[in-house]
Amino acid sequence: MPELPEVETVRRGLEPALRGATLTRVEQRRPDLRFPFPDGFAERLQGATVQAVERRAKYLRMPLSTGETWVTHLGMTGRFTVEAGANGPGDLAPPGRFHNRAPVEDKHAHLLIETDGGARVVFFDARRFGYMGLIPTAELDEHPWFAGLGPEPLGEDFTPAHLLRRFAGRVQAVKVMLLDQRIVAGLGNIYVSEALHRAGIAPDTPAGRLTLQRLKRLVPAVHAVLEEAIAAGGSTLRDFANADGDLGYFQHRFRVYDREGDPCAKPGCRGKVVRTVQAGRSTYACSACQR
DNA sequence: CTTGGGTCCTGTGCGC
DNA sequence: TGCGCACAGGACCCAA
Repeated sequence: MPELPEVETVRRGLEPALRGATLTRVEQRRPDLRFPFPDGFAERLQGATVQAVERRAKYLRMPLSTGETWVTHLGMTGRFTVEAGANGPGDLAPPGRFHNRAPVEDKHAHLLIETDGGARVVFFDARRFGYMGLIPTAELDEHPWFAGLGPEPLGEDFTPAHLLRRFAGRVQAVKVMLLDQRIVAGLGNIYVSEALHRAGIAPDTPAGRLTLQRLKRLVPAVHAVLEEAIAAGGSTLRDFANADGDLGYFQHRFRVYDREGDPCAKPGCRGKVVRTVQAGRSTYACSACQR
């Protein structure tokens, strides 16, 4: 799926079209994604005004004027596109349909929305691992999707001391632990491999054996890779595009992910990238400089 | 409690 | 070209 940098890129793409906008028309084309849509989902969105476009971990959260928050998880292949309104605010579609636009024929277009600003926003998801919900805003952080999440990796609570405490006594591999959203919320398979490479830590190291000193290298490595990826507009994998339909380009800067057999990118290192499998997922690491 | 494995779903790319 | 299989960014659930 889109990991944190991709979700953040989508958030930034949606924000101009949706923040402050009223959803004038909502077309829901199937009853479910990964889970059923909430009862009356389209009706509860229609007419609401989006107060903000936020991200928590890999979730998009849009608090509405109705007191509910529209939550979206992109799963593996979820994607939004935004077509800006041609005529600016007030460019309203006639009741019951989208005006001035080609119909969306794509069989994976599951939700279509038009705003009072004339924008059309479409959600696609081929694999339907994504999901959406409507949660009372006042109870958002107590909802099961959010209650157990660890700190944001770019937030002030994500510290070497936090990792030391959460890793204490655990023999699970550090790579697997970093994918656990309860430890830190937003990393996925790509950026965990990239961060461990930058930190010089072998992915199969038992998490509890990492010293504070080594964790003091890991935290800045996570920061750096996420910040660079966000600045690059995320990574374009098979199915990801940002909300404008443009392609991120951070994938060209992967140092280990999907680079099995390549020489290590670290200057002076003579190792090569090896692929292993941990917890059923591919891990990429340098054979020489990650210990 | 931790850990490993299976599961949801579809598309793509590879080897034969 | 065509076919079958492995694999793909996530996260939940269950059994041991």
